[in-house]
Amino acid sequence: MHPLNPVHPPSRHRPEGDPAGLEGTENGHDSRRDIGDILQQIMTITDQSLDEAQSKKHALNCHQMKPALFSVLCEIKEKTGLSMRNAQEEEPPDPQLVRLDNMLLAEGVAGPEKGGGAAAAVSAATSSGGMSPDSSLEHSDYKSKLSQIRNIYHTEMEKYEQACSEFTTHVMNLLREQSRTRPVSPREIERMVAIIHRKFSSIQTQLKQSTCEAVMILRSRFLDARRKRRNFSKQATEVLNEYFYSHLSNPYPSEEAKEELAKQCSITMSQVSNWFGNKRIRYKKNIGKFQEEANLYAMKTALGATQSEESPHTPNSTGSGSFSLSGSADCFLGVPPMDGEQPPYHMGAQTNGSWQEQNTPPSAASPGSDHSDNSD
DNA sequence: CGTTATGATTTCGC
DNA sequence: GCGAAATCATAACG
Repeated sequence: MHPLNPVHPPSRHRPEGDPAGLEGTENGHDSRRDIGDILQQIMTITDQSLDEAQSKKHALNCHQMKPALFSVLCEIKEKTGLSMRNAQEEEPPDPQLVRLDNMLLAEGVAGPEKGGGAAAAVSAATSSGGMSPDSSLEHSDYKSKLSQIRNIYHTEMEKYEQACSEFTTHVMNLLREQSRTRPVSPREIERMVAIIHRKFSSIQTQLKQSTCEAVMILRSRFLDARRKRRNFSKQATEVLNEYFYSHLSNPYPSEEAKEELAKQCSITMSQVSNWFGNKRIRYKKNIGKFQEEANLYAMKTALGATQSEESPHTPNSTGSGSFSLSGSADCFLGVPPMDGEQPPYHMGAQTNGSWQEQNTPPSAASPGSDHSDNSD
């Protein structure tokens, strides 16, 4: 059974009645010779026939010195291996990767699903208010593309994750298996696993990289408002103009007013601010050019706000009453010179408010002041 | 295709 | 940070 277990069956080697004292020294010699034996057997194992080697191997495996030898061999291997490759033992958290992660998270690609909520919100906004069809369309388009990217990203990520764990367990089993026949320390297995993980995570980094790129491209295609400027919807401009001309004396909407306007026009508050900034400056720059629409909106608000206009002739249609309006508008359009402001409708005292500092419209279209006529 | 209209951005003063 | 003014860049128009 144990052909090479000389330590165990001492009964054969030693006389039964040997005194204990002798046995101690004898034992030391014995062990040394045993180890020599074992090594000899290990060295010659390759020369033997397969069957013989197999049985020897098994015997060696069961030998009581085996764990010690194993650990020594592991140690030696560790030492020689250490010099070879312990260069990148600890990797710092790659800043590049962190950046990618953050961006994906911020873009909603990596984070939890939120497509449903956003979609619901959008549809609600569309149905409730008159969201401009362009922007909503564009937005949903962007959203669907983004969720497409996210899906791909997630499935790929999952695939990698699964492959990685599969491969890891496979390698671990293999190494554990082999650790019975060759010096593979648990630490080495650990390191192997770490290497595998590193490889896989580098693949994942690539995935993240390309996902980021895709999102960036999508973003620049859809959300770069400056490059692809869209005009506001007719209705939105209507609302904004109504507010502007009905507050001509002080066209500076408060925060709340901006919010309300933004909601009504389905645009952002900063867009409202932009619009008013542009409007103010452009109106002031050339009042004449805006006279027509000023009249238009003034009339509109007048009609909309209250019917109790004391003038009996204009309250209903644009028919009869509009003659003066259209006539004057024509005048303004056709003949730019027409002295600064000529409000045919001096409705709300807005005409010459304080905000434009009554400075003369810089010569652009206001001239003609030399004409002394035009009194009424 | 040139011009105008218009939304956004930049610059600057407060 | 807000607004005026200048400027940019594109959409809309003839």
